[in-house]
Parts: sequence; structure tokens; C-alpha cells
Amino acid sequence: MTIRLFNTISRKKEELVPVQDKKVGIYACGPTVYDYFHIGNARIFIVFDVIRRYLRYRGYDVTFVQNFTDIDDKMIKRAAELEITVPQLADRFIQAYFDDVEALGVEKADVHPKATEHIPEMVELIEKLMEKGMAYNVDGDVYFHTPAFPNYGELSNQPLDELVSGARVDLDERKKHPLDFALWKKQKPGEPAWDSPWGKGRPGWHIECSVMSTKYLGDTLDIHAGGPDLIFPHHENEKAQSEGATGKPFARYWLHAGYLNIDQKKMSKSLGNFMTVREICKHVEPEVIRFFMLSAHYRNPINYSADLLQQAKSGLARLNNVVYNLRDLAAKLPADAEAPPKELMAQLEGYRSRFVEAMDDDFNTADGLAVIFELARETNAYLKEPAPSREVVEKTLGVFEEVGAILGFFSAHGDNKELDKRVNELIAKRQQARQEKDWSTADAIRDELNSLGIVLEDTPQGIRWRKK
RNA sequence: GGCGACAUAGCCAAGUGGUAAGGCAGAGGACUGCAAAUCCUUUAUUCCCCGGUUCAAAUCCGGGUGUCGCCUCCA
Repeated sequence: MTIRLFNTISRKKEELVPVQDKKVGIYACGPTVYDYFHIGNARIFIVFDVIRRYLRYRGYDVTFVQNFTDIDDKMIKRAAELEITVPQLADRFIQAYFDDVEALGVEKADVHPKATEHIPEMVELIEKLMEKGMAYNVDGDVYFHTPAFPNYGELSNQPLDELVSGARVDLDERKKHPLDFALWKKQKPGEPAWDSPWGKGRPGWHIECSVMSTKYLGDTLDIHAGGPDLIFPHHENEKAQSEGATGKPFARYWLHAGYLNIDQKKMSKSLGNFMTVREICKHVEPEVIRFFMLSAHYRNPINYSADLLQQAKSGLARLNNVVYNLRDLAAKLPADAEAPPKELMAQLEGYRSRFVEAMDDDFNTADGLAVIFELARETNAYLKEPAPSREVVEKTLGVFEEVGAILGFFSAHGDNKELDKRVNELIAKRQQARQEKDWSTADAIRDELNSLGIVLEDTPQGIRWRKK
């Protein structure tokens, strides 16, 4: 079985064939670190984290690079508002990025390059484009000349002239063509600047990604990923610059996720209708956000609402519950007297392969989760048997943990390890009352624990408790 | 004006030619001292509408309606 993925540039699913057999280089456009990121951004981080983990699971040696844009107009503006320097602003929100992303279970990239640490390479690339006649200097500002790159518009599927006739193109008389874009911006008073052959200034937005991606992954990336609003102009421009300079294809596969909407409208900073991960985490566990994101296919738009998040919470709780029970039983059960039924083992293998099949088909996490829910139901039914086999329990747990490692769920870390002393005492007291058939006292204690966020379950294997 | 996406039950959501996965919520039953958790049953003769192709369509083709997005910074 091979992995198929939807390529934005061809607008169809293609088989994954990396440049070098089992090596996959992924570059994902990262955040501009001028603010906390919102859950629309979170979707991108989560989705590409899963894709990365899945490729690794399927035996690929994955190198994942995600940049930080730490110099641009928004950075300068925000730093001025907060009356701090641009590097101070960047430090603050890079730290915030790592904090938020860790809560969401998103792994760190192998490389997290910063734009400001790659200025010399950017200057070098711009010089190369100038030598090739694809860029020109106007009084300290350097532009890429889009008509000089014949395939311009290929990624976004737009002919040059159609892009121009779009009413919103900014007309700038200094540019030779309306779609020419800045590679280097001349310094304005008070702005951070670096030296260059064209005078003091700073890089344009697109050039940083061309430089940082190819520096760490080579001239042709296997996968270039990002949010859908980056297709044009950002990725189109990156592609033009990179291919213009190297003459080689910039990326084999372009992956773009769908939007996260709120009230059916795109969530974005500029529309002001965004919610940060930090805000939402005050109300739900971050893993619920992750589950919510993965419950739909990554390319489809999803709508955010508190109610939908609640639905996700209930669904995830079901899965967490079965995994928790499996762990609990695996520790308590005696070793099997005889070998477990073969059919059960074969069935387990069936679930695993159906999950892989779903994920192989353009990372269909929604379909994959459906398989896991079916496994959960069968597992719960099996656990009702009077004497479940320890081996079956362990093997089943193994499957949950295997897919959990891909999707980022079921880490033992989340289990209730440290039992609060007071909770412990209350449970013991309730047990006492139950033995005396003093149901009103027992129920009162249960209610009290409930109000503390602790749910009790009386099971044949003893009392279990979990956080609500 | 150009390009594109989406429309499946009360809600969310898979499924791209073979007769509608899965989840949430609801109802009934089992289990329980009562619960919780769990299991069983149940909830779309039908996939926005109208035509067409086919033995067969949610799936393909044509037309329409609606919602959203990109073409400016945005994930």
C-alpha cells in the first residue's frame, strides 16, 4: 500500500514518491510571532503534526522544518504599540507558541529557523535573481519581476492577467508589473534594518521561506505545507523565487488544510473574529481541541462553536475511558492460563489495517477515528466477559497506543496518578457507608466528589475514579 | 470579472459507480442499592433541486439554487 495525498498544484490525489526513497522533507510555514495564535492556526499545526507523525509511522525518515517570521510590518507595528523591541516581541511570542503547541500535543519541528537569522542567505538569493534578470532595484527597494517567471500563477491556477484584473491589486507606479512583489524593503526611519548591496533594509515576506526551506531540506522539498490563504500570493511567490533561482521544482507536493470558520466565516486576525487556544483551554482540555480538529478531513472547512467542542469532548471521553480501563485491567489481570482465541487477535489486526488504509488515503483522520470507535465498542463488549485474557487486553491496548501515538492521544501521562489525599479518604468513607447500606451517606459523598470534578464508577474490579 | 471549495439524519461527519461508516444528542431495554461507565435495540427507502448516462449514481455528465473562500496582510 502506498500513501496518496492531495496536491494543490495538480488538484488531485497523487502517490507519495519522495525525492530520495524513504526520506521526506517537509516545510510548513510557521507563525508570525506578533501575538498568541488562534485556533485556526492551531488547526494547521495539529494537522501537519499528525501528517508528520503518520509518515514517520509508515517508515519514512521525516525532517520537519517550521519557521518563525520574526520581522515584518506586523512585528514592527506591534512592537511599537507595546513599546518593546522587535526581538523582545519575537522572544515573547515564540515562547508562547511553544507553550500553546505543547499543550496541544504538537511536537517541536526538527528545525525552527528564524527569518532574522538568515538575512545573508536571503541577500544572496536576491542577488542571484538580479543576475538572472528576474529582479530589479528601485531606489533601495528590490522587486521580483513576475513576468520573468513563465509559470507564475501555476500553483494558484490563475493566469497572470486574471490576477491583475482582480480589482484589489495594489497599484504602485514604481513597479514594472502590478504583481511584482518586494524581495527587499528599504529601511524607513526607526525600523530595524540590515546591510545589503542595495542599502539598509529588511527582507520581504516571501523570500525568507524560499531560503530557509531549501537551506535545510535541499532545492526540491518533498512536501510544502501551510494554510489555505497562503496559496496566493505567499506560496506562489516562494515558488517563483526558488524555481527562478535554481531552475528546479521547488516542491513535489503542496498541502493546504481547510479553514476553521466561526459562524460560517473564516476565523482570522484581520477580521477580529478569532479565539486563542489559551482562551479555549480555560474551558476544555487542549486534547479536546485536537480531537475536534481531527474529527473532520483536514482539507474540509470546519466550523467552530462551543457546542461542537462539547460534542468532541464527549466522543474523546469515550475513547479515553476504554484506554483507561485497558490500562487498569492490564495491571490487575493474572497471566493467561491458555493462549487467547486466534480470532480476536486477527480481528485486532483488522482494525489496525483499516486504520492504516484510512490514513494512507490522504490522511483521512475522520475515517481512521471511526475505525477506532468501532474497536472501542468491541473492546468494551469484550471487557464485560467474566475472565478477559490478559494478552488480549495488552494487545488491544497496544493498538490503541499505536494509533494514539499517531493522532496524539492516549498518553499514559494523562491518567490520574496522584490521588488527592482528601479524595482518597472520601472514597474510603463512601465504601464504608455502602457496606453498611447507608445509601444516603454514600450518595452524598459521591455528589460531593462530583462537585469537585471527580466521577466515581463502581465496577466489578473495584472503584474507579476519573476527572470530569 | 477570474479561480476554487462545500451542500449526507436533530447536530458533527466518512463514503467518488454496486445499493448510506462512525461520533454527539434523544428514546427503549440490560447491568447497578441508585448512579456512572458499558452493552443491545432504535433514529436518512435516501444523500440541496431538475434533467441525463448506466443493469446500477450520494457518487459520473449538464443545468440550477444556496453557503463560503482566494484574487490585499492573514493559517
